[in-house]
Amino acid sequence: MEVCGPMKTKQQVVSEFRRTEIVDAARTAFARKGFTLATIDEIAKEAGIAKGTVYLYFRSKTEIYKAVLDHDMRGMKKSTLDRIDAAASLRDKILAFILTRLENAEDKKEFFRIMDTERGNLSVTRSQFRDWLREPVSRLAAAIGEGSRHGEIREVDAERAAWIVADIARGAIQRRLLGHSDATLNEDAEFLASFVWAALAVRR
Amino acid sequence: MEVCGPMKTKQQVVSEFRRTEIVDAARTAFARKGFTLATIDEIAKEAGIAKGTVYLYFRSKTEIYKAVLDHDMRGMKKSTLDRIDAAASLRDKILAFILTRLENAEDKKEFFRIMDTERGNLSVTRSQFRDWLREPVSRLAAAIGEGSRHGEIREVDAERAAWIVADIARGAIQRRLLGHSDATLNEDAEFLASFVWAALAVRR
Amino acid sequence: MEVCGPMKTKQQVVSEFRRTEIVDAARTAFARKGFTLATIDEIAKEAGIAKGTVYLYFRSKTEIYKAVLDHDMRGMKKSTLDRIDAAASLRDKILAFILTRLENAEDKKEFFRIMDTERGNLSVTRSQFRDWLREPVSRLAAAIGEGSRHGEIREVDAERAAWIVADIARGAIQRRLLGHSDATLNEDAEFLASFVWAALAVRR
Amino acid sequence: MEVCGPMKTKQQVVSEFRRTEIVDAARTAFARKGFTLATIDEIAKEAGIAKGTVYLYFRSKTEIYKAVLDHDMRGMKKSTLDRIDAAASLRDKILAFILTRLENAEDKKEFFRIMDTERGNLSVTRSQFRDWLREPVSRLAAAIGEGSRHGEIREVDAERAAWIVADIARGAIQRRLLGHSDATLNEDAEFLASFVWAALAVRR
DNA sequence: TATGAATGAGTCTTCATTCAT
DNA sequence: CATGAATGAAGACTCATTCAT
Repeated sequence: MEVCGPMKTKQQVVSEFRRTEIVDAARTAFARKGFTLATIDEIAKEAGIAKGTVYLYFRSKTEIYKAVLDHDMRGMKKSTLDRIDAAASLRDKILAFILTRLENAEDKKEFFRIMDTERGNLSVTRSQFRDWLREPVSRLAAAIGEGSRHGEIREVDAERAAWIVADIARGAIQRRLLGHSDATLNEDAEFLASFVWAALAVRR
Repeated sequence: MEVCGPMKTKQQVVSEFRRTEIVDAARTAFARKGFTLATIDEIAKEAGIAKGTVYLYFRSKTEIYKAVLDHDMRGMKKSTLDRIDAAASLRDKILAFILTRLENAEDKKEFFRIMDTERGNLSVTRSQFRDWLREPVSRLAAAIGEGSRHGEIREVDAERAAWIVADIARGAIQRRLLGHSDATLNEDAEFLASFVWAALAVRR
Repeated sequence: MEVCGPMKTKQQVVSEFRRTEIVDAARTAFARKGFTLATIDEIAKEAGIAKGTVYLYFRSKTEIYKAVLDHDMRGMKKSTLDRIDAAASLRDKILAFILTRLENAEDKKEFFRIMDTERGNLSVTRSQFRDWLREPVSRLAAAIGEGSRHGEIREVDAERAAWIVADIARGAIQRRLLGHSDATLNEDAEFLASFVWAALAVRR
Repeated sequence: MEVCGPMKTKQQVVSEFRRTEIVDAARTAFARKGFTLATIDEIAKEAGIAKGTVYLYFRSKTEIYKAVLDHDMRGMKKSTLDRIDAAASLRDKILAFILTRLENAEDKKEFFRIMDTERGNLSVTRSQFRDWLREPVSRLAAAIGEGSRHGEIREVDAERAAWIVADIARGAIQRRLLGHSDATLNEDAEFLASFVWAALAVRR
């Protein structure tokens, strides 16, 4: 039995499906060559459809690019927030943030390579880019502020501290992508979390 | 008074000058649109010369790109190393590293925008990119290792810690470039240095 | 009635057709200005298509050039060989060779102008050029050798004699193309054949 | 005191000298790459002067090209005519014509390569090209006509026969340039002369 | 006169986008 | 809906020619 609500027609489902296929193909292509050098033909071929078909689902190459970023960023944002919320203690929340990012990077090397490669070119996306991080960072900042107020950690500019966590995670991801780290993902994450935790510890 | 020695001919001076002009123009153009989207014509116009003239000084667009990066990275590497060496204490060395990077970013917003924008596209440069940071980071790591051994700070993986400093500085630079920081450069640097120092402090 | 078998799809037919159109246009353009001076735009316009379309069928200007030569040379080689083989007597074979070449030149003035104009530039084609003549000349040489052995003509270096026939034909073609000959094609051919025949006649 | 007569000033001598140098350099360059692909810079370098200097002596690249052809063709015309005139008998005149051409080709491979490579491109030169041959051929034709009238050889269209000699010589030159002939220059020439002579012999 | 730096018109080639089938 | 042939705008690079020194 079909319940009411925002039901998708078969059309919509298929359409959605095609869009996803194209986005996936595009992610691969963009990761391989960057936005400018990747061609629509390449994306189409990767998606197993014809060049013209791409334009039935996206207005332009730029739209596809935005869709890729939007999709992946949205997913990452959600999982990061969920993991932070699920963690009980502040230290765990920090670890959760870092771990989630490292895991995401492992899963979606391609996406991270895009982010790492071609942040420019599309001014529109500039702000989007910060946005997807902003919310998780804010959530983390809130937790840090809380801990600070409760005397669990020392007094600290929570916002800034949270961004530092994000920056540290990013650096680790990059080095991992470049093969500059032999440590396991968990080791790396744990090291970073300890480092941050040491910095936040109450001084005596 | 003119001393003798390896004097440059007027030719060489002029040639050097032109190259610099072109590199400067290119830096601007690349920062504006990224490598692929910036055109030679644009660079030439920015430099106040004709398109063909550019090719008297550089073999290709890629060569120009490399020249920009090479020049700026070389300069930044040198100043960073110098400042680290000039600093007496470990804490000052850390501060020096961060401060130098933030100052450089302020001076050469354009260059940083390039670095931030288009790390990809040119495989050749990939390694170069890491290299310019590697040496300053290694120098910092050496100092941290020293401090660690002398009991000035706690025991810590010096290499990793040094990279964290670099990552933190980078994040701050980026936020400053995007106008997300109201603090002065010194405040930002001092904050970061304190944070790191707190993380390194001997635990009691 | 359509028999089955390796039938060409409509796609293939159209594609084949376009290629032919482009080759024809290119022949005209190359004949007019030579390889280097003829532009792709010119060829495209001559073919009544857009510049980009040309590149759907040929990878480069050079490929087009090769296609023109290959096509025309192949055709000429075939017709020359056929006519030589069809001729019964040695004298007729010689006449056939000359006549075929003169007729071909009449039909494909443009192609001959290319051959006459731009034998250089494309090293690849150098050998091709000689090759298309080599086989007909060899066939002729064989016939001459045969005649020589049978005492039909005097003893003579058959290979060299055959090349002489080719050279003579070429000269005549050139003079005809330049408008330096008022004689009919058949008169010219007959004159040359007689000349050669006289040279080969058994001396008494 | 200046004696009368066409005396050259030092200026003129030097100027003449420079022109010759440039023409020599150009011949080399053109032979190497053909008219279009050879560059003024290349010619200048070959001549040991600066690019701009070339334009003090020639209005354009095309002018240089014409000068090369004009100079060499003039020289070849003269030597050919002289040798024909110096020969006593008709047979020797024919041999002289052929021999002179083969020798010239040996001496000035470069020039022949140009003639062979890029006869097109410059419509102006088309006629020039024929002209340099026309006069020697006419001289030869005259001799042949004479011989014909005196019964030394059979009746024949002298003009046409003379062109055949020219064509045969050209073919031989080409094969020699391409390395397709192992015979000595004299052997080749003698063979061709015999062939022609056989064709012209009085039939009995 | 000689130089060679500067110019910019001109060419091949690519590829996002459109559209007839 | 799907296709892929066709389009043409755009850009890197070359080189004949000019001109200030």
